Amino acid sequence: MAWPDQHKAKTRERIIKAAAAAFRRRGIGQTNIADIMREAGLTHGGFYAHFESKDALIAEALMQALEEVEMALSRSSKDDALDEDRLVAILSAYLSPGHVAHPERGCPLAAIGPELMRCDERVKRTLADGIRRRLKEIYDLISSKTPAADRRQRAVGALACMVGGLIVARGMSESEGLEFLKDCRSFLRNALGTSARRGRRAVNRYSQIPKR
Amino acid sequence: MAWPDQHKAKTRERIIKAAAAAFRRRGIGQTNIADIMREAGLTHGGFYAHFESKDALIAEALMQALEEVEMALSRSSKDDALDEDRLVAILSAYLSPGHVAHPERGCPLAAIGPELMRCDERVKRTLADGIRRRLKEIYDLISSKTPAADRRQRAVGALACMVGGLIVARGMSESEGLEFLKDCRSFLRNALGTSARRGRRAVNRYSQIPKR
DNA sequence: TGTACATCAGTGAACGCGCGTTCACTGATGTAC
DNA sequence: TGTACATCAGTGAACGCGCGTTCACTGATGTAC
Repeated sequence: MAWPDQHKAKTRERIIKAAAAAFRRRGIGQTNIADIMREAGLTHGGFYAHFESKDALIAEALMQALEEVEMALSRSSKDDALDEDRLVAILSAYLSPGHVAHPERGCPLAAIGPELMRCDERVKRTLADGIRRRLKEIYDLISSKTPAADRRQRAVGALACMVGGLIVARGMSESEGLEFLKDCRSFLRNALGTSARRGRRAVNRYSQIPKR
Repeated sequence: MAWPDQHKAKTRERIIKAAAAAFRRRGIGQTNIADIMREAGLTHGGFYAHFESKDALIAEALMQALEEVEMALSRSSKDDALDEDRLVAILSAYLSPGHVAHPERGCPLAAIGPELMRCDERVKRTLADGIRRRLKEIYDLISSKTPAADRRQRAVGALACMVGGLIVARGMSESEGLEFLKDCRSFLRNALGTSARRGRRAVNRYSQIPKR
């Protein structure tokens, strides 16, 4: 083998990461192969040595984006011991100004969800799997003393509110969006029955999601 | 004038309606002028006698879509006398299986929201205006006895939950999506403090949103 | 009432650009000797 | 240790299709007389 071990695999990874950011920033349809390759430090011709097609890349990029967000969210809650605090930390990081301002490193469902749903089966399956994982993570952070049906409803409501809150906030002017976001966090903390004190503490962790 | 009165205006309206449906069904980027014109019963060449560009059409189509949804939602709640019942009727119609299955006649924010946010200023302003109107409508249906800050938070939470709930449900398999939707409605009714009885009544009005 | 005419909504061919995809080639690297 | 070689990741020109946009033309309609 004439090239350093793992060289090609690393390049491939770089392309996927560039695509994951580009798709979320500009949308899938508006992002072309040449852009992605340039952002990965390559020229467009080399693309097909790594991927079968643009569609194949979309599925990989989605997986990458989902992982990035999962990691960022768990990082933002890692310092809390209590499940309730971890949940508040997660929803505060998700519904943060930094997340509104940086779709390119944020939740793919909020940044390109509708577009993903019109992609091929593989992409849709990846998306559905990602949603299921996220729902379970939230569910697990809700007190197991809560009756199962209620617990499930809260997890569902929290996820819906997070995704919708982020999208709506992005659809408004900046100042209105930030206010919307704040009210959305308050609403959710209230609806989930978490204490205001804990909520206020976690709210100050905005910067967690956009961290590179 | 050699043509029937209002003839051109009616044709223009037909193009806008076709576009509003096509954009929501297939996405803006995936919908081309020829498709829209064919669906309006015309040939593609005539497009520029009505609109300056595709971008100009997007803003008009968005306005149309927003109006359609506003009308459908107010239709679904028109038989209720109490504000609380009207609110539940609206959220039940929005979070209905029919709405999940028919993005082409549903909420543009859920169907093409992220794409709209990457359009020009005119589109973004139209979107922001639409959101503001919807938020006010919900706000007005929440009891004026509720403290203003709380009332506002509930309206914000309801809107976020509606938009996010619909999007997430569309991102899952059909059966999972319907279950998610149901839990989302329950969560919201609960969080808004509406009675279960009223909720259950309104839930049976699924078919209101997709009605033509 | 009938005919010629002016108007203009709509037609369809053509243009040109952007982008996904292909492919012959380059040149950097590890290996054999 | 040094040199020739084989490998293959990456390059960049080219292809072809789709789509937004333009434009000369058509033909349906209301009006003038």
